[in-house]
Amino acid sequence: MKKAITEHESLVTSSAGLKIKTTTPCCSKVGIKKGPWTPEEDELLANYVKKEGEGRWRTLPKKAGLLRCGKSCRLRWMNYLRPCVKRGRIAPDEEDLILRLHRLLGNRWALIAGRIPGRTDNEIKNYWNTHLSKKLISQGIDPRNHKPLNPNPTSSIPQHLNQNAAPKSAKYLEEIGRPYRVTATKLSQTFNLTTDQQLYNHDHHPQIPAVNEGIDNSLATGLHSGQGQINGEYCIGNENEDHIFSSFLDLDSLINENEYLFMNQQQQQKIQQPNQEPLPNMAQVFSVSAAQNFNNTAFWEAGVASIAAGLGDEEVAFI
DNA sequence: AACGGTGTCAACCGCAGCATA
DNA sequence: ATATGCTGCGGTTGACACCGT
Repeated sequence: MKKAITEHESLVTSSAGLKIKTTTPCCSKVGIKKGPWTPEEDELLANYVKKEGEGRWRTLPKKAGLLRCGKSCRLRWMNYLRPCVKRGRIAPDEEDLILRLHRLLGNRWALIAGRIPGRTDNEIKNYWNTHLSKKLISQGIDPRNHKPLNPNPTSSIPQHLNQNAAPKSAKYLEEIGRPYRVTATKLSQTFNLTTDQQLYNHDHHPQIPAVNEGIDNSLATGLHSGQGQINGEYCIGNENEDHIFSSFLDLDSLINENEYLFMNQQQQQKIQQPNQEPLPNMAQVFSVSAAQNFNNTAFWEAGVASIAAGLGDEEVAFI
């Protein structure tokens, strides 16, 4: 499909007579101000948004009496002027949460920020780039994938089946002898939480019934150290590889939406099959699992992975 | 005091997804 | 089905602060 010419693009004719699409920055128009915001501008913007609400950013500057582009106004409001924006240093528990979420979600700063009250995606991204990535590197960990920077060269896994190869399925992982903790494809599809042996595998709304069925007690016990507390850790699979990872914060503080986490309406509709009951939302899933004293940390991880899958990633979070 | 290197972070840019006509 | 406009996201930039020499 031919890409449309956007608001910031224009067609110019080259010396050879060819039409060339050029990009014009939104703030390059004459009379549009760039650079740091003044207190006066902040006041104008804040007053306008408080009165009229967020949105309609394109027309906002003119109405608010600002010589800024809409994008700039939105950014200023979202990252600085919003009342809920938290100021000050990132606390150690916030840092810990950023690390854990990044391990699952990668550079999805907006998603990560959505789980850390008062922090913006820009702030988290900056903090990651200036602090955390360097910290991980100094610890010998690759900040992109949270794996050791110098993997053990004596690994028994053949080169063509190494960890960098994209895992194709649980079966694939079993084949190469690489234990795994969580698998999650689309929410509408099979939802697995497994290791060397399969804990459960259902094709229809598998999450809740699975809690009651066929879970290996010893394994569940092994998993069950976090209980939703910070700093709990568990390990699945072979001991030779990096299989220890921390559990997550208390779910009640993290999961309180009534929608599928992180999904907009359209994405939720996409995953629903016709003539099928609505999928249980993650909060319900987690509540049930927590109530039944099962390892809710694992569910949280699976949930995040599953959501990432719902957002378009395939085979995410084989950790 | 002057200078250069480094760190921090607000802001900008380009792009993609979504809604709507 | 396609075009268009708006919004939000992630990568990058650049101004400023800080520090060591």
